[in-house]
Amino acid sequence: MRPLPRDVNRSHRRKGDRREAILDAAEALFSRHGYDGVTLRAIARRAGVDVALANYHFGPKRDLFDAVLMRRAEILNAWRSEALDAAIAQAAPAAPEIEAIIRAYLRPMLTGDHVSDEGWKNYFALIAYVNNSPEWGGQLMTQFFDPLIERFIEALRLSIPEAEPGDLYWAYHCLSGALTLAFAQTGRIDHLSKGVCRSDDLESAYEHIARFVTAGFEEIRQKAEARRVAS
Amino acid sequence: MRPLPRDVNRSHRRKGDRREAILDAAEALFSRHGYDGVTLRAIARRAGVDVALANYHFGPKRDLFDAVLMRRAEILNAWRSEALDAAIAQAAPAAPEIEAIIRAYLRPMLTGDHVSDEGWKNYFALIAYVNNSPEWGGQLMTQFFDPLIERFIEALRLSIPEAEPGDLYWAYHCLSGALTLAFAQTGRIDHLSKGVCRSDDLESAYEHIARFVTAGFEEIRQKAEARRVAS
DNA sequence: GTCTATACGGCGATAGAC
DNA sequence: GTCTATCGCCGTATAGAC
Repeated sequence: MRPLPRDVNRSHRRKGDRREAILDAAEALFSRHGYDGVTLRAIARRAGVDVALANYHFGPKRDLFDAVLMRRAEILNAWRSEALDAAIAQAAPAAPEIEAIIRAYLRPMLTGDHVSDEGWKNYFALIAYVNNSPEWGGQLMTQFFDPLIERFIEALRLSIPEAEPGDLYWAYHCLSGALTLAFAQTGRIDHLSKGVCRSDDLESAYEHIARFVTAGFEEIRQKAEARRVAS
Repeated sequence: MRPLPRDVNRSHRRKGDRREAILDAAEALFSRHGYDGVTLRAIARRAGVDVALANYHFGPKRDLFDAVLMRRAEILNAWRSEALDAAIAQAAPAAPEIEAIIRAYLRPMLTGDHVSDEGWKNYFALIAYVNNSPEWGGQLMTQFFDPLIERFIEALRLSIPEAEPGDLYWAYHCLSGALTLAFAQTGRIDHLSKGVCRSDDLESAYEHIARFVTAGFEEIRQKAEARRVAS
């Protein structure tokens, strides 16, 4: 029996497939164990490729990490940007409600078909890791996401014009912390609530975080309004 | 010149000093680089002791990590427990205001003499790391802190009796995420706000987080109240 | 260009001698 | 309590197959 020609053996693999497989494996492992908790060998094993292939495609480990982060960043930013545009268009010519802006920010990450996609779930968990990393949180989040965040904060500023300078940034900080903790999927809320809440119920997380955070921003608006009236 | 007797040479070291030095060094490094980002050699080097001493005192690396976490947990829990007791006593026989409970939770971590202490700063950053770790967040936070957290949630439930079952847990989740992101000290808010806000200004973080989070819990109370009236 | 096999220098945690 | 030795795995470079 003659062996099948190589191209038939591998015809189910499209070009670039193994490159993607490495990114998928790296995404899953980095999101769970952090940068230092993952070896290139573990990534290669999971991707079903040789160790050296990761190095061939991406260079050193750190560059692979960046590549993982970059891969979905533009897609996510585009989703959010569109959601913000839609909220602004819907309210025009007035400024959108605070809640509409908050939901435009949260919805692309917490609802939709992709939340059940393993790759996206891992990616969001990776963002949670990076956001809370003292080493990289400042630099990487700024690099990949801040231009968009600034758009959101500007939109909020139009709805809360009298807010004090730092208020909106600290409020965004609270939003960011709550959101990324949800993505970390630690299972803690499951224990704490004795099963009433589930870490993996992102639909539920979406509603609760959206309401909680909206209330926080509304409070800033009311305080600012009260100051304006008093003066 | 005769050498000084050994006990004079070392008299400035109390017994257990090197043990504490190892814990201090581990605390500082783990909080910044995570569990896997730190080697026992780096810890030993920073503590000025031999590599093997850490193993002698604490056993394997993982047990040292637990020891670091445990060392200050009881002190912190006691502070918070006292702050909660004081808030309850002050409001008695009524239930305390939501804001008083929130501030009792936040104040021991964000204000006071110890916030300028390097050791405590590192410890809080370590808690931030653990809280957001998918591997350990659920198990370790539950183990070290949940009994106290349950006291706070019960206190909040007395002030918000009609809250739906999951509401208070998700609200606490938001509080926890915002607080721990502040402790991670990533410097991101500094970039984002172009210097208006500073990651290391915990006094400012305390005020902003306290107000934001109080508003979130108040919103739950108002919603629950509205439901009660409607029925 | 894509991929594998292999090799290398270095550093990791920890056990056992002292 | 301290020092040393051990053994394994680390990231990466390279040579060459397809």
